[in-house]
Amino acid sequence: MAKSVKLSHSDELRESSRQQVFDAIREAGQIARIDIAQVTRISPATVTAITADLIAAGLIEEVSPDISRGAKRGRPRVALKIRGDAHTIAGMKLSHHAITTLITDFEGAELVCHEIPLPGGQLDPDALCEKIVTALDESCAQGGLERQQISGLAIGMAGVMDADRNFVYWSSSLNVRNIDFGSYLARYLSMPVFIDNDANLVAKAELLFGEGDKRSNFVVVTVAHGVGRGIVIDNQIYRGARGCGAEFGHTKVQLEGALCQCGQRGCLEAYVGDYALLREANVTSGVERHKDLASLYAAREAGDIMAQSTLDRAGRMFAMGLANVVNIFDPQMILLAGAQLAFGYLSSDKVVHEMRRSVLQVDGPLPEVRVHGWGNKMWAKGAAAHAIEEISALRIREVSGHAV
Amino acid sequence: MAKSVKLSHSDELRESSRQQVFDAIREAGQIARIDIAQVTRISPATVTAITADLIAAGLIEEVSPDISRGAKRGRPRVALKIRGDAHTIAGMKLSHHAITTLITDFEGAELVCHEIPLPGGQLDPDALCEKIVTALDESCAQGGLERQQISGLAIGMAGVMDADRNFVYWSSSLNVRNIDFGSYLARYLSMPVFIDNDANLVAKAELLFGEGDKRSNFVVVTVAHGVGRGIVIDNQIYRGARGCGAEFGHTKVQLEGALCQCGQRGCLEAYVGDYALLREANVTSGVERHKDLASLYAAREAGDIMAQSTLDRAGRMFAMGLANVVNIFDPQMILLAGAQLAFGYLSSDKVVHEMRRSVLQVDGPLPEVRVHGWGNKMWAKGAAAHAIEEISALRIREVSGHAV
DNA sequence: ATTATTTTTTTTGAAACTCAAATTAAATAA
DNA sequence: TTATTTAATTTGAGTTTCAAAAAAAATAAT
Repeated sequence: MAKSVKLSHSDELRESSRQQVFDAIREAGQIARIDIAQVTRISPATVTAITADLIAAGLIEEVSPDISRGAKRGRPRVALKIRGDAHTIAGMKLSHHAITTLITDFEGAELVCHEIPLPGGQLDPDALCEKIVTALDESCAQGGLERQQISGLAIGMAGVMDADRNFVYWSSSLNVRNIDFGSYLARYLSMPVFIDNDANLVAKAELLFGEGDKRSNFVVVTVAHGVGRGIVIDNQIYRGARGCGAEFGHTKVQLEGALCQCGQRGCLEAYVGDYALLREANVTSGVERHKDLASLYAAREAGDIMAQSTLDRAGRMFAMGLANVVNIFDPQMILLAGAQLAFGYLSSDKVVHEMRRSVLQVDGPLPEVRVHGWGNKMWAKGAAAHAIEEISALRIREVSGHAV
Repeated sequence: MAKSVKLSHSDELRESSRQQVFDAIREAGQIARIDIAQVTRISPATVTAITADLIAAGLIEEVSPDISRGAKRGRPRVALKIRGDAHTIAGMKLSHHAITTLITDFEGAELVCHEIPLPGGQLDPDALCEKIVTALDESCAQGGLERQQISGLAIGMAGVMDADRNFVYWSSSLNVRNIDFGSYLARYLSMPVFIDNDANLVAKAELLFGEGDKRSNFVVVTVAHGVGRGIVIDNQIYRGARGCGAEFGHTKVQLEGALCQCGQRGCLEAYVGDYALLREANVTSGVERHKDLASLYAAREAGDIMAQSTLDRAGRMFAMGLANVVNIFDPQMILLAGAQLAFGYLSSDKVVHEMRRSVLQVDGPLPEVRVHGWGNKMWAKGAAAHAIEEISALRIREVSGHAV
């Protein structure tokens, strides 16, 4: 159980310097104290003090020599890195037919990857908890671990939920709404558990493990059974007024348009969701020609006009939805994530081009579009990233002042 | 000229306690130290120290007795308030045909309100600067003030600009794009000048002077010649990746829809902007039946089917645009601002109802919709609010430690 | 080898901030 | 008058942070 920590006034308000230093180390992978000082604009003296605390707490460690980039003369810089052994973390992605579990060390390095099937559809909370426990225990067994060794577990699922309270308003994995799923799970597991929307977890993964230029304002759009969205503002996940109440899949792209599962008309999801595509393809044909997207996609490739038309319209609608996000938000990047993207009809150059065409050209760069056709494993890694961040924050807060 | 202030590491990162205390006082209007401590969760001891500094700096003052709400016994609380005399502030709203100037004291109380005409259309930067100087000088004269007494001037205009750099990407008031208008103005005026998008200024006004329940996450939608938007997240204005690059008026509400001034199709503005409405009404009639919105609106009231249809469609499109904002953002409130709203076709119950109907119902409250049919004066007040906030921040940073 | 130079890291001492606890101030109730 | 209550201030200590000085650990020069 997490030690109760008294927060002083200022600790609540901002990221502590300790957290900043820790984040700088994680972002860099390996970094010398002098560079931490430069990056964070904290004085070298303070960096020395803070890193000493973090080392004493076992959260980071020195790597004896240094990476090349020091100077030719002078005292060699000693790089620091996150201590992978510090904690063992589990991340889970609940999808329609499976629970994918990834156990990682504190650096995010994969230790175990494991998957169990789910019956599909929405489950009873108790049944889902049991499945989660099974998934965790089997994963631990596979890695030769005890459940007690796991410092924290993060679970990502589709739906609308308040991550701060582990409260699920609605999820495609649960057959009840408005459930305090965190308390539910607490009856099955004693470790800290964190629940979040899967799109937000993709955003977390990008923030923690993302390669290349880091963006501080970006939008994640997930395409799976539905269409979801995560928003990162100033390197933080924006959760809206009610925690995570926004439903990007139900933004309207057509007045009085196609009927959506949600009962409204003209929702983006009613044009690009897999069920919507199959519905149109099959209803129009009169017979059930396509059982899945792969079949529909193959038909398009084979020159089937009807399939082409269906997928093209989906692409145009998707471009319009993305353009609206850009016109409202002005993000630096849009990250498209989801296995469906592998089919390419939503992430083609044509769609991206059409999106850009629909964004009012202000003199400045248009947002970059990145595509991650991530499988379940990478989604689980996003969950692990979330747990790592939460556990880090907990432990760093526990690191007291100069006394050990 | 603003004194150069060296910022320490921590000052940059978060709102200082001094700023918090100051904000608490401004928000409350009048508030005793003990209540400041309660509201800000800063200890009474610290509040005493900080308020002593602020009083010494002349930014706040005691109001001798207190407002009623103290206890019946015990030492009476001494309320504090912003010292109105501390600074004199000017706010300006540049609109199509006029510059409206409002001079206020440091509390935001109006001292002078003044308006000069503009030739209309987009002006040369130098010509606009001269008009601004004229507006300021005439306003000062009207209030018996010297220009030197004005501590800061904020200017609001329609368009896309980066407030941090006083850089204007594009504005309907300027005939050139991508201009460092701040430097331009500096050649004419020596006081600190702040430039921002008008929608953001409405947001600032709501943050500083807004009545009733304060919201920390809300969206301002302005309807004037175009449709603009300001976003407030966590009590701060969100400025997007490039400062303020988003164009809400050009979000798409119809695939391949009506032609917009911007050259694209299906933009919200192409359905609800005044020029768009008049265009449709007149083109459809074949003759120029309506010279302005008032005429069109009157026709609708008189039962003109064509006018009804035009305005109804505008309302439906507007509702769709708002619903998209809600589905993407999940704000607590939407604030509609603009003189056009007085005509009511965009802020009717019907539109609000239709917007709510288009928002996916998650179990939770839907955002409140507030309407401000503000005239130019109130927009100028928003600008003044911006200047007050900026000047406050500057002065508060100058307040040194316990030494005077 | 020895000394000088360079660069990183640590130590030191002081300033700033914040708070809990004690104290003082200023009122009403007894 | 004295007790009680509440607000504001003072005091003293604990943290955090940094600039400047010192120490550490390397290479370059002699």
